[in-house]
Amino acid sequence: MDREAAQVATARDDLLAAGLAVFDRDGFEGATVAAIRTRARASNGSFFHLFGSKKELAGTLFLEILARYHAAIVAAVDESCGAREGVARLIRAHLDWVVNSRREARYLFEISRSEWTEAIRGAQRTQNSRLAEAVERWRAPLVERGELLPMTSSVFFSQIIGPAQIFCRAWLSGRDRTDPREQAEILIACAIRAVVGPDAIQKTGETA
Amino acid sequence: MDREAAQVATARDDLLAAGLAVFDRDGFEGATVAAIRTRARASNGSFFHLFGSKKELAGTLFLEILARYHAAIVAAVDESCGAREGVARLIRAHLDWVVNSRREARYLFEISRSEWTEAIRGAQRTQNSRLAEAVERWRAPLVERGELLPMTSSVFFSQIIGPAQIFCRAWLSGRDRTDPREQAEILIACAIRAVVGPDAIQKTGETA
DNA sequence: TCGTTTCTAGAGTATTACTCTAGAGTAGCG
DNA sequence: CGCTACTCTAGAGTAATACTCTAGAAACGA
Repeated sequence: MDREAAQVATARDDLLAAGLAVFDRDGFEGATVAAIRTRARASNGSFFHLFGSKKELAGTLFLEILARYHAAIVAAVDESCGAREGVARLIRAHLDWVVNSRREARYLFEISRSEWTEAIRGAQRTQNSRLAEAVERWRAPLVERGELLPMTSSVFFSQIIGPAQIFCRAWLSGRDRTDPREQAEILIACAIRAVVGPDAIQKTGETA
Repeated sequence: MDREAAQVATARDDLLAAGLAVFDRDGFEGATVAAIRTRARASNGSFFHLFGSKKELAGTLFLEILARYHAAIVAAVDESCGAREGVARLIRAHLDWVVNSRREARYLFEISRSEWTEAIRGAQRTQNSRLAEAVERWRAPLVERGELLPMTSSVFFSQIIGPAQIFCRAWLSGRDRTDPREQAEILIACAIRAVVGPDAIQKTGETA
């Protein structure tokens, strides 16, 4: 049973890995299930037995990669981080993950489409709120203490991720070749001004 | 010649409009050229004469819509705008355009893909830099005067558009149903802290 | 009226996502 | 070992669809 399950898991995982590789190379519509099958050495029957369709494989892959991304972000902050430190770490975590997991990031932010994510919308929402909760455990006390300005969780995220994402998307699409991490310092500085309270700012105000 | 050109133009435009409608309804891969043709009442031959492929139509449409979007943004600021005023107008212009031109925005930000934008990468870059130039004409003097903090044009854009775009994308994809314009005030407040210099801030500092 | 060019028409083709039927491997149970 | 039930593998077959091809209509200049 274990061995069988393991075999099933690897067949599945092989297909998922192959899917990621082929999607990255050819895009979603350019990727043929034949190419994915071949790369994973799986038969047509196996493919459609394990995944009902190309979209279903894509959706599964999406959730898996989203989980890895969230894990990377969550790992960036812990209760001991101050406001400025935490903001800096979140932004660096995002930039680092995108650059170091280029294929995965490209898949999440460029290739995946809301149309075929609809089927897994629920799971996605669950994962999103789990991420939000985790970050809130770090953020809420700081808001209490006035070190972070009060705003909703989603607005906070938009301030941290939004600007960085502009550079990440440009880089992922090939529109811009410069490493988005080069913007880390300026992005952090801006984000700190945007979300960190005056109290915390006074503590270690900008020095030239 | 004029009349002929006009007819060609309408056939072309009919197909582009039909393409936008069908792409919005079915997504890029869900959209069949048969559906687009039918809607535009054009024959198969006409379609492939006017556009070499489905992707080429998509690319043309992309550039056209990008131009409209840029026009809306450029129109938001003029030389008379102060720092805070200009930042607020840019953000509102973006949010308004996305909500009022939902289909077009969905196309630009959700449906279009870098893979088939590659063919028109050059034109896209040209348009982007034209937008950047236009906004720089407003921004540069304010940076000179210290009303806006010094940063590259692209970082400035990332601060203005990035956070708003998080909400716009969530709304466009249907992930979030709340109107992104509801976030306008808080987004503007954050952006002002991020990019407006202390001089300008003192002038009309935050009041509760 | 003729020649040239541009556009329209729609039948034909190749590709590809997906279906279907058959059978191999494995576990449980006596 | 044999029987049953089940999961997974195999690959031939099918329907859909992006695109090609050949022929002709329309516009236009001479």
